[in-house]
Amino acid sequence: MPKELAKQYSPQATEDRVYQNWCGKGYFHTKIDKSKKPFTIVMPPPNVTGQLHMGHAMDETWQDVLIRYKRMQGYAALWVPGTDHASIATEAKVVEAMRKEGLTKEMLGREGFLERAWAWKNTYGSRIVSQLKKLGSSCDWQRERFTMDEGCSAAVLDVFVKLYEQGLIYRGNRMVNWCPHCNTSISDAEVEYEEKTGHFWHLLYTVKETGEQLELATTRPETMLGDTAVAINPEDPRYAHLHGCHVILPLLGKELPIVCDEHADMEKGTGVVKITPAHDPNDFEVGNRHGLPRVRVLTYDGHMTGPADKAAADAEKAAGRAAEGEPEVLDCGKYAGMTAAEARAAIVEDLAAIGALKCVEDITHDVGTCYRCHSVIEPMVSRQWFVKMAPLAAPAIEAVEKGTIKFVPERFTKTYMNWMKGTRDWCISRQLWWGHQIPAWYCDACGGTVVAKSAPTACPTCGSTALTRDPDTLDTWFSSALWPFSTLGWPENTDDLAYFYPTDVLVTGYDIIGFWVSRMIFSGLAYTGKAPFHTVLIHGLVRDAQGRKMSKSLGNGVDPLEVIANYGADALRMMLLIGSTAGNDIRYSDERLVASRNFANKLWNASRFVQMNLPEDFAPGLPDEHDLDISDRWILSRLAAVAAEATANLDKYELGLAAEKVETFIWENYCDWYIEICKARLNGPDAKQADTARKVLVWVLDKALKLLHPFMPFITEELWQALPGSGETIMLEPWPAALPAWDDDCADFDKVMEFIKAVRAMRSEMNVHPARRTHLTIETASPAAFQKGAAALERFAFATGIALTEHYAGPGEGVVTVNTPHARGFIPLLDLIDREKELARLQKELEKNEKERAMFARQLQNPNFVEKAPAQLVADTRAKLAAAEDKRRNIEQSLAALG
RNA sequence: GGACAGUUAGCUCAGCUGGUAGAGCAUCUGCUUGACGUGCAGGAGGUCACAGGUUCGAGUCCUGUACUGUCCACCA
Repeated sequence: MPKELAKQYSPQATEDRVYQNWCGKGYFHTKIDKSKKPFTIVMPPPNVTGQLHMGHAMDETWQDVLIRYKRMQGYAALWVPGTDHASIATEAKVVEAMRKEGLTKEMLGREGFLERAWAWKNTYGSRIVSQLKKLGSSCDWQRERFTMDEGCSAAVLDVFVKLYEQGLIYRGNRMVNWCPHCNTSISDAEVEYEEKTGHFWHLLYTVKETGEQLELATTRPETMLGDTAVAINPEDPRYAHLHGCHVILPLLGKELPIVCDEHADMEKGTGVVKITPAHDPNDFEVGNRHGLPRVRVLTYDGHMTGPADKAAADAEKAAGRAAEGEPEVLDCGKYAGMTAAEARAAIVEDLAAIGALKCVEDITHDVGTCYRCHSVIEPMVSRQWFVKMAPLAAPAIEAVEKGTIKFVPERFTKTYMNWMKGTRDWCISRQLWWGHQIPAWYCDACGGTVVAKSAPTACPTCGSTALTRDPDTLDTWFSSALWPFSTLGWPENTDDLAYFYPTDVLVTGYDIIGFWVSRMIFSGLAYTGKAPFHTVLIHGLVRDAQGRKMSKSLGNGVDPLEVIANYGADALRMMLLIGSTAGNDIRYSDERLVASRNFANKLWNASRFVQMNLPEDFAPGLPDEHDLDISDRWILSRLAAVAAEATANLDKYELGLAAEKVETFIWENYCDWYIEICKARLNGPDAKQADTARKVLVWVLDKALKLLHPFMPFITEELWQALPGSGETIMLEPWPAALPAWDDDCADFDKVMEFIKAVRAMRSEMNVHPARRTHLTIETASPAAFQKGAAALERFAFATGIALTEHYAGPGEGVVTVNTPHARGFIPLLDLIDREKELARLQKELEKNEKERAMFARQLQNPNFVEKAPAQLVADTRAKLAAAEDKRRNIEQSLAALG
């Protein structure tokens, strides 16, 4: 903090400097310390080529609050940062950049392409990291990891080989979601459904045995070339006579069986379904149940198959390299080489020409699209690697059922369970180059498969040395699933792993519970034998000011870096925290940002005020108890209370509530009351009083800054270091706990404050200028409290002098009365005010009082309440009723005095 | 189709185990009070979506309805 203090706080002049100092001093680096308990968070790794967005800001802020809080509580708090290689996303960007230079992957070859991809990663990987630092994240950058670094890659290899050996990873021909644009398979979780308009083409297939025409509908007529059956429901009376019959497939003239299968829904359409096992997930299942052949009619880049495709597939099969269940490939004849869309038009036209098209119906339906490029997904039978989920899911379900892992808020347990229980085998191979290449080699001679951590020298089956490595890479989430332990050194048995693992809290958004959280849980249990964390803390999405999801396509994203540049990271963090609850979305709000910035400024100026009032030789410390006046005891007690509350909130992951309470304490209690009270004492004649006030001012500010530090790290550090007696960094200071409190004095001062507010309200309503001060007589049953608060009363109730009495018997003439539950005030300023207005004011107070009084009376008149409610509550209510009745008498007297 | 949320002041949202409704912003009225006008003091503004139920007592618990949103599944 500079010597000459500006009137306004400048985050721009502070934040980067403070952050660099933290990094330089190594405060973020967490060492193994057996005398401390570990507290570990692994950062959900942002995409290495991504740009910081509000979602990251939210994620990082919550994690940083927890880490800073725990660090101050004395834990060895470790926050492991890192980035994700994001296979599809990164590869797509690199390919796009190459395309602009007229280059393709094939032109560069695998090696050349990967070189470019790594260069890309090195450029943009540092960008996201430097952006994360702007938020104030106190991660241990010395432990920064990347999903494709040496250690993480070793972990991936280890898991793949182990799972393969255990039979939990297999290669097979199964239905996958194929993106013809990205040219790769994607997992079920990566398919997004979008509503699109389309058509139902109603086709007519002739029954061979009876000659009748069966009507069926399809949304993808081009796949009819791959039909290998027609299904009806076994219970359907309309088609009972067709059991065991056949249809003739139009255009190809092929004979197909009519099979009975539950999949055919009698309620839908005509109840007849064409079965295309190679190009529809349901039909694939039907095909399996009835042993139907699979006929592939689409190439992997979305064209109709032709003679070359058929020849290639046949050659594979002849060489013995085709896996079990490999589909036949059809030579689509005149349609070969057409895109799916072209083939659709041609086939529909041809069907119409031969009278096999009954009609076309317009429909809207949800179509699966690629989450990356939004191309329509072609379901396709394809040879891929899969993880067998059932054996892995069982313990992962149990861990959450038994409470080993808890979700906050709890309702997301259900989301997790639905996902875990419903999940099918996980397709993990991707036809991409950027990622972990699958450690499988195929023998060119005998077709055998070798899975190993390093390239085998010869085929163990036939001894051939001609081996070809599987060109595919693994799903990005395969390595992310290992993140909580691969980042700590697993599969090596490192000291870090032993000390910091399992981690504690995983903080993330609800949108990736299925993608990521569930996979980390089953992976952690399966490979390390331990749940990777005990708590999953879910935060919501940051929406735009209109409540819409921020997205690139809408262009409504707010750039956190711009916000930080304008308002500071502390303000952004507070905006994201206050008013947010676990699991609930939050709206971006300029107003709340301004409010947070204003709070930072308020705090800055409060500190500035304290600084200005400290002598050179100031000795900090809490004064002797008997030197404390009532306002000191009050602020100290309030501090103790807010510290305890904020701690309780943080322990329950109620970050927003904790932040809000600390802010309110600083602003309303410390600034608006305590500092104002101290002004008179600091400038008064009593040196001892002034010194006490200074000591308490500093002591409370010190604690308040610490309580605020996890939420607003930058400004608290800056201000704390300027306090006399402070140490190197607030980051490593102990979290305020077990603070002294004086409950009775605190309650007494609350009565005084209540009275002051009533006087101010009266004067404000009567438009009495502050400069107009008067004598004040107070009638109260607790004169001691008001005696102790006399100084505050004089200053804030604008009194020139105070008289305390238990029974006021003074003149009613010209006196305005103020009534509170614990006192009446008599103020001689009737000459200054409007008598009619004062009458109206009192009348209004009387009405308000009457409402209160009636409510308490109603409760107490209810015998059930008196009988069944807790005795303490009944007693409290009686007291309140009595107070309300007293107050009514007082107001009535005041009215009477006015005449 | 299944599941889960939300519905509280003009706006955006808090409100933990049930006990006289809160904040920020906006609005209105005062205030050049020697930290801060990014401020201070004060006011106005709410039958807590609707209908039942449990309870002495419901914004808070239960059931149902409506609307909004999200996720999952499916749509031949």
